[in-house]
Parts: sequence; C-alpha cells; structure tokens
Amino acid sequence: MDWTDLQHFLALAREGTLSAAARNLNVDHVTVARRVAALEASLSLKLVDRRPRSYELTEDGKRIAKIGDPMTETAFAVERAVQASKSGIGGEITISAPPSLANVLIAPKLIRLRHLHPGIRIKLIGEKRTASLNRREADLALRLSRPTEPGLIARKIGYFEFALYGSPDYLKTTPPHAFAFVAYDSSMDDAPQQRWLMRFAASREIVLRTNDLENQAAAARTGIGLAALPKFLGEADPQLQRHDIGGRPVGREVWLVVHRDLRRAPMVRAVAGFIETCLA
Amino acid sequence: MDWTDLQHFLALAREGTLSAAARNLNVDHVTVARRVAALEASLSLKLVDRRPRSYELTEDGKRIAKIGDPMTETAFAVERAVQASKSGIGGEITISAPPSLANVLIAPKLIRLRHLHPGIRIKLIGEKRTASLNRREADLALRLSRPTEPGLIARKIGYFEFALYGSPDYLKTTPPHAFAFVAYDSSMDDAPQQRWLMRFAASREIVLRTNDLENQAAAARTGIGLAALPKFLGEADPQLQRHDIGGRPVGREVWLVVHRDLRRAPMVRAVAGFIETCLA
DNA sequence: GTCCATCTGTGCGAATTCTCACAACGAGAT
DNA sequence: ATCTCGTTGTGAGAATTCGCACAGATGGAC
Repeated sequence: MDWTDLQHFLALAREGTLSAAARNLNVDHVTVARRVAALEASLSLKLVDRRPRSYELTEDGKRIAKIGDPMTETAFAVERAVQASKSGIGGEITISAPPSLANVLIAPKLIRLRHLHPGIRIKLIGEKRTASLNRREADLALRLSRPTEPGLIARKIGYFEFALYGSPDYLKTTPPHAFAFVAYDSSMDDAPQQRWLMRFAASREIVLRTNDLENQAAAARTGIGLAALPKFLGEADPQLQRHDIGGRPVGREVWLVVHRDLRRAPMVRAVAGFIETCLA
Repeated sequence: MDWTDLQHFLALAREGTLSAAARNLNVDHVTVARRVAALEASLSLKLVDRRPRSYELTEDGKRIAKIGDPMTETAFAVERAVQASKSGIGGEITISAPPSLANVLIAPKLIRLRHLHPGIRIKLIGEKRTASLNRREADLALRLSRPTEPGLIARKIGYFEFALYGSPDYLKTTPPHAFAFVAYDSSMDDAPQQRWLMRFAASREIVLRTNDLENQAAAARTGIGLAALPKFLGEADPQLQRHDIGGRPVGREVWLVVHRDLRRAPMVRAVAGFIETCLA
C-alpha cells in the first residue's frame, strides 16, 4: 500500500472535496483524484462514490478513513519533532495572531527580530480563524483567551483595554443620546468587547457591522459613529478621539500559545521571547 | 512532508540496513537511499550517518523514528480493515503454518478449498519463524502454542502426539541401549518434544541435529537412528516404524490464530472453517 | 436569464522516479 | 589465500507521475 495514496485519500475524507483536499496538500486536484483511484485499485476496494459534482465516501471508505486518521496526527507529530530538533536558529517559523495585533504590535517590530537572528524567516498569519497548532499550521500563536486544546502550552503575556472612539468632529457635534455605533457582526456577539459595546449602545442604532477591526476604525474615522477599539489602536491615531464612559472598562488578555512538542526548540524560544518584549 | 519518504525512513530505522528495508518494502535499495535523502532534504535535518558499510541513525533520526513508528502500525491496521471489508469470497489470503503441518495436513487438501471457493487465491507460508499477524504477514496462522500477542484471537483446533520412529531394519538389528537419535538443533531445546526426546535418549548419542523435521524423517528412514516425529507423519510412512516407549506421550496443541480485526471477514471465516475440518 | 464561483474530468508534454546492471568493499567461511 | 554473501554507491534508460490548460456541469447571486 502506497502511503502517499493513503495520505491523499485521508485528506479527501477530511476535506470533503477533491479541490479542498488538493489545496490542503498543495497539489493539483487531478493528482488527488488519481491517487485515490490508485489506492482503490491497489486495495481492490471501492472507497468513494463518484457523483457528478462530488466525491462521496462509501461505508468502507468511511471506516478506512476513520482507522487511518491517526496517521495524519502522527505525521504532524513528526513535523513538530523535526522543528523541535533543529538546534540552530534559522529557517522558517510561522506565527498566527489576530489581525489587529499582528499589524500593530508584531509586524512593525519584526525588523528587529531579523536583526537579532539573520537566519530566520518569519511567516506571519493575521487571521481571525485560529490556526491549529496541532496541525502545525503555525508554530506560535497569539490568542485572546486561554486555549483549551490538549497539548498546548499558553502563557499570559499581555492585556489591553478597549475604549470607544469616534472622529473628533463627530464627538463635538453629536450629543450622546444620538450616538450611532459600529460593531462586529453577530458571529462575534459572544466576545466581551462586543457585549460591552452592545450594553452601552442599548437602544441606540448600530449603523455598521463588520468583521474587520480595521474597517471599524476606518468607519469611525469618517464620522459615522463610535467603535469599540483597542486603545493601542485608537490612541495612536490622530483622526480618532476617545470618548470615555463610566463603569468597568473591558479588556482582553493576550496569550502566547505554543505546542508542547515545540516548547524547547531554540528558535521557538527565541521568537517567543521576542514577542513578549513586543507586548511588554 | 512526503509520507512515502517517511515510510522508507521508518523501514530503514526498523530494519537497520538499506537492503533489508528495501526487501521489506519490495523496492530497490537505491530507492530507499534516495527517499531517505529526500526526506532529510525536505526537513533540513540530518537523520542518518552514512558510514562506509552501513547507515546509522543520528540522535535526531532515532527520535523521529520513534515518534513516527505508530504510523506503520496504523498503516497495518488499515490493511487489516481493508481485508475485513471485503465482502465476497475472493482474492488472496495468506496462511502461515509450521512446515510439517503445512505440507502434510493443509497443502494436500487445498484443492478442496479451491473447489468450494473458486475465486480464492491461497498463499501458504510454511515457515518456522512465526509470521506476524499484526503486520499482516499472514491472515491466518497455525501455531503450536497459544500466542500471547495482544489483538490476536486463538482457538485450539487440534492436538497431535509424537512418537519415536526409525527404519524397520534399524529397529530389528539395534538393541535399545545402542540407539542413536536424531534431534532438533539446540535452538529448539525448549520445545516439549525435544525435551521428551532428550530425556529418553539420556546418555545415548545424538548423531544428527537438524532444524527441519523433514530432514529428521529422511535421516530416520535411512537407518541412522530414531527421531521424534508427529504420528501423522510417521504412521503414514511405510519406511518408518514406531518404537513405543513407556511413560506419558508428548504432544502439541494446534492453535488457529487470527487477528481480531479480521475475525469477521467472510473469506477469513471460510478459510478458518476449512482448516478446522483439515485437522478434525 | 446571465454571470460567477466551484467542482470534477480529459489529454498532453515535461519532469521526476524507479529499476537495472555494474562496481567497490568488507566480513566470515572454507 | 580465496570465495561467497551482503552491503552501499553510480550511471543510464525506461516507466511513471505530475501539473497545466481546457471543458463540462451545477448552484447561487443579481
């Protein structure tokens, strides 16, 4: 049995479509189709039903995929072990962080990291979707809450508060009872800063909902209303002015997360230390 | 990371040499060498030291091999699951058995099995070395004692006794105090039939030691001395005559062994049932 | 309806990979 | 000493595999 064939089949089983599996494996979708067909031939067992617009696993295929799935996990464990084995500081390291943190607090300071360790190549992923450290989509991650996945080690390395910001002109001309607001869309309704904003807004209007914090800031700058922004974003922007309100301010913790297997890797330690200084 | 590269590296780590790994994987040794080199290149990590006459794992290589080893086990589990998934009775099935059992009790009757299930292809391995059912070197195995490996299911399906045999002429002309004996070599000193023979021989001479029971039988036929042979071998041979001695006879049980994962596979059940009738 | 995005299937040329044959070398047996 | 067996290394040709470009088809948005 060809292991690569099996790898492609497992990717197909996991992702659901040839194309998604192909993206996942960084190959052409045709290759996935061919390898799955080759696996079926070598096992003399039908694993998928080829429907006009989709591949569907047969019962046998589902069973095989379930049994073979641990191979994927082990393969990732091997990759982590490899990364951990690398003694020198050099090569590529991937950092995942919420976009705003990545843009404002990390990216501008990366030049210093390059200066400290010239051999290093940094890949910074600013994504809302939390990258999986288990699957080695990233070596290090910044998160706003303590992760619960097993195998991950998290350290609280920072804290930041939110405040309401609007354009100076808007704040000067608009009475508080007429404030309009900019918020995340409803998928973020559980986030503390969103609840905080909603409670303060009460019955006043939400004029814009967007998932992107930069968009919220941009909207607030134009004078459309008030947005809840991290202070590290709002204070640095001359086109935004803080509007203080009473009560307990809301804030989020910043956690630095690393997989247990990579904890001791020199490069990971170096970069983790650097990120801590960024947030100090 | 290429899974096939990893597979080749794991085989090398397990087998110790390029050539042995190549045999194990049914490829050329050059292929193993290249794939291991490719793996090292893609991981940027040295896994083996290339010495003039051997490959030796580096510390990193040992660690990686240990971590990746479960992949091999899972791959075998997949193969077993595939075999178990095959609904019809057809295709190849591998049976492992001690050579004498294979030759005398199984092989002559296989024609009947073919008759019952024309689609079946049988691979009968008569080896002293017990094939690993876990690694799917065989689907079914006959053993002379209950196996202890986890995951295996064993049923006692037979019992046979040993007796001493020599050529009729030898037994007629030789007084018991002058008997000479044919035995297994010392690697079999723990086997019940060997201990039984040795105790009876006491100080009398062992003139031939051979691992192969057929050789023992052939030697006994020529009149060199007495050999401890299964009755199913000795009684059927007109050139051999039993020499009864007092005391408890020695015998061995016959166990039919199958991996838990294959227990319910139709073809395995069919062949297992057939083998039981062979020994009934 | 039309457009657009997404998915799978096909044919072909290019790149890669494998096997084969041969070589060199050392260990152990005779 | 010689022979045989098993090991790794090298080079070349053959076989395989892959990616690309394009096609067809479907569902959703407008």
